[in-house]
Amino acid sequence: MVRWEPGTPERLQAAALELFATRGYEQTTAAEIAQSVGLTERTFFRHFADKREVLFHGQQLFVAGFLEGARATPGDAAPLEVVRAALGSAAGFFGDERRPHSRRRQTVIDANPALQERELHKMVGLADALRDLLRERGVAEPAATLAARVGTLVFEVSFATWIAEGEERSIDTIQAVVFAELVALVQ
Amino acid sequence: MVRWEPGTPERLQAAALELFATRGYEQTTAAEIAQSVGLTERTFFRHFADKREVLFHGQQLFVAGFLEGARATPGDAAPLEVVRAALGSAAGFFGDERRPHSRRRQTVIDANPALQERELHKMVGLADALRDLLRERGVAEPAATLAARVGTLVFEVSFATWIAEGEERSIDTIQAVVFAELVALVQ
DNA sequence: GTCTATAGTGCGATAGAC
DNA sequence: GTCTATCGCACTATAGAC
Repeated sequence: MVRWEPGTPERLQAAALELFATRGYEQTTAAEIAQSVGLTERTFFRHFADKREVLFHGQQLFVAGFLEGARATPGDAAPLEVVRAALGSAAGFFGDERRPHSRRRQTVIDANPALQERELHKMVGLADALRDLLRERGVAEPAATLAARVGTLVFEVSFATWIAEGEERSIDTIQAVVFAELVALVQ
Repeated sequence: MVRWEPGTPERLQAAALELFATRGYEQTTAAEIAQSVGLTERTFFRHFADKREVLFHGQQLFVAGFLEGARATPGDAAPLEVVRAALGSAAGFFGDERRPHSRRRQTVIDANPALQERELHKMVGLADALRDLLRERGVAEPAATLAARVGTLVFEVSFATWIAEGEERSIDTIQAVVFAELVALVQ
């Protein structure tokens, strides 16, 4: 018999999503989340800097994929090609088996402004990382920031479409459409 | 003799900016801000939904200008022309006399993640309003969302440039440059 | 205006893993 | 013995309810 179950953050996250979805984010206390997996409030805050963070644990894989895709392009690729590669790589993270979970999670986030703020901040953090990568490759400002933010914009819009009710296309397919729309728009 | 001074939110905002700038955001309590203008903590929270909001009071003028500029375009204007008009109109709000204050305020925001989150959320709220306006004019998705978000993106990048140390160009001029960079990027 | 719940922090104690 | 996850307790500030 082990004293501590492994994967504490993951268990807390699953419990939090379940409680937020049923009771609502504000109606759920950190202590309740912790109790539901046999831990104390203090332990919850040892794993997460604040209550919102519990829903964003595990996003490193997506972020890493996004940036890895960008890095995999030739050093002299045009900024928008780097962005396209990042998007393609990120799409690998959102396979169709993940769609139900993404929908459930997003429903919770969409119902609470505090969670939306955190999500936006994470997305801009990702854009900042991509911007830095572009800068290192010699892309000047404001092009580096613009390209990076356009990348996360296309992702955000595509992701929202992907989890929309009744949508069945892959996120890959949707991203291509959204990207094309953006190019058509800016003429 | 008046019972209370007028412009309570404005006085609270000025006091808050001063305290945040000197002591730091987290090291300043809502009670201290209120006290510094002779009010109680309870009064502070009567005027602002939360502590962060004190720094965003007064942005309605900017938002209204942004949307008014968009609305002033012909009903059949291309989405990007509507966006351009919104930007031009918003620029009227940021005259050069406002630059020192904007710099001071942004320094405070940049020093605190919680304030950055709120700022991003406000900007997306503005993009959502512009998106709705475009939709009413018959612009389909995802074009409406993309155009609106591109508008706030150009504004954000331009504003950051405008308040950069040593920068002296008007925000109008900077916006034109940033917009041109974006168009050049997306080819 | 007062009262209260919750978020979040700091620090020390505990106890299993190594 | 060290390391690390957890717990327990005291405490402050935010924010909402009454």
